[in-house]
Amino acid sequence: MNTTRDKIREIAIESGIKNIGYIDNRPSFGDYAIIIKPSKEKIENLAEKIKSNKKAKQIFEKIETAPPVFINLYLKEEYLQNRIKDILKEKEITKKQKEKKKIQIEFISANPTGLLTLGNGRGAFTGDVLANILSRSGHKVQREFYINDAKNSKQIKTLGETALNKGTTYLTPYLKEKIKKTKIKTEDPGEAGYLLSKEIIKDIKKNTEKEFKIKFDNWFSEQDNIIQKNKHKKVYQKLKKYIYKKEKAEWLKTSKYGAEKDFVLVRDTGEPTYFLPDIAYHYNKFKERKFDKVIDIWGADHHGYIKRMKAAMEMLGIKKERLDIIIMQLVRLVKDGKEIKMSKRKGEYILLTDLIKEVGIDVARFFFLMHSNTRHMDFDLKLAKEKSQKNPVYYVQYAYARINSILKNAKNTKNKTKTLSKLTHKAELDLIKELIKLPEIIEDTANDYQVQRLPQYSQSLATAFHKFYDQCKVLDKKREKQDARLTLINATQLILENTLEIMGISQPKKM
RNA sequence: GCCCCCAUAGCUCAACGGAUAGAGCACAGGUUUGCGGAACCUGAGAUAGAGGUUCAACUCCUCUUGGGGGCACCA
Repeated sequence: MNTTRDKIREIAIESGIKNIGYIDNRPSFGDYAIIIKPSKEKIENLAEKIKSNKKAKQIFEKIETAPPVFINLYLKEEYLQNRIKDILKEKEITKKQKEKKKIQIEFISANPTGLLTLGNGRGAFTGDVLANILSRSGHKVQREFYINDAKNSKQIKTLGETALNKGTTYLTPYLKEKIKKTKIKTEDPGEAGYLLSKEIIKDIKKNTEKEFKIKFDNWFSEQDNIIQKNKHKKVYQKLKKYIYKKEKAEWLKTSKYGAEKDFVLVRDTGEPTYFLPDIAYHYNKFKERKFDKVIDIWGADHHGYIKRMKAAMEMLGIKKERLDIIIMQLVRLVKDGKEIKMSKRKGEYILLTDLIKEVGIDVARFFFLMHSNTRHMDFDLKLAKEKSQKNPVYYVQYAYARINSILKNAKNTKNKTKTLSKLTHKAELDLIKELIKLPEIIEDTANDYQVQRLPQYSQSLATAFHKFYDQCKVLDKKREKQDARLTLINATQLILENTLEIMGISQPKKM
């Protein structure tokens, strides 16, 4: 769907304005504003240029200037009314970008040593929604879960030792049960851990799809796809000219490509560190699976790892800009105002599935999405439960249910776009102004990955509808007005549905 | 010690260097014999501190204070 912002940019360019800064879709004055980069030319002159543009005359009611940089634009009623038609032509609202890319987004990728915890929730829902946004931007998107199940890794060995009763480091009630049910015939901890992790992954997969409503396209096993196939050894060869020996270990000269220091690739025991297979994994994404862009979502505890990985990519001839790493700040668990250190070892953590049992998937999703990823989150389950009763997600869903209820009462709900000129009430026009923003929201979010924009938008959309509902009766005696309003709420329902779908939140017809 | 993130209303969160810093909850008051009151309206209330850059700073820079994370031959 074309955006109003695109049209304004087009008009501005046609009018010969060269210093367009950006186009604001939520300005303090007017409906849209062009922000001009400061130049010698007077802003009034620029506004005059726009005013004399033919297309501008069709779209803008009023054009005002606010020096030094603002040109404020007011949309015509007729333009807004006609935009309803554009909306109703679509089923799925998209905002296709010019360049279509093959993108992989890898998220959660939790260790296969236990079920997903509260902390995994942030990255999980952000990743899922981001994938939705990117596919609606016209890209080919793959969701991937990376399974760190290498037999020679410490965590898998430890898991194996636990299973073989040689240690109890990871023993949780869930694990106890799992070990009982899994038949392990080997005495090798690595092998045992690997087998057990396969079983655990099955549970994670089930939870992820059924409870968290996230469907991965690919579950990628490190052991099966990297280690087994010696991909790490192959990538080692490719990196050879950047590797040197020091104190019996082998180091990668990452400091040459922007990292703060060099890192060990192969231990003095001859065993590779985690770093090597991880480089091989990323090499595989770009060079073997041919993704144009790869997005990784990591927890804040991995932030020191970013420069290292990007440095390694540069060494392999992969431009670091092709790898975007989103850092989710950690979630802290709080109880009675005090922090509880989440530790799988001590069993002090909350499972994501427990949270969802308490508050429901819609609230959980909305809650995690609302927060910007750069901020720390304190999580209090008790408070979350209380809050869930008053969660804004219900406010948004209520708008959807309300529309549904009106449509049920109406005798004929077919769209009659010829009557749209009857929509002149302020509340009606304000609602349309919100409706036309969804493709802009999609576009912005595809560019900066700030998914909290969506819950934000869904609320203002619902507010615009509730206000309209309060001020304008849809089922009216005046035939044409009723038809116009029914058409409007059909469009509103469509936009609400799309917004909720992108967030992965259900659209109840009744509440 | 070095590096990264954060500090906005009583609470939980927004704000692409842009205009009068927005919501929700909580609080005070109001709206209903109209399609679902899980709604609508009104009010009170905030940028941690000090400098600087800019026509313009919550946003960028420096310092201070306070929180979180990292700095492994763990993953």
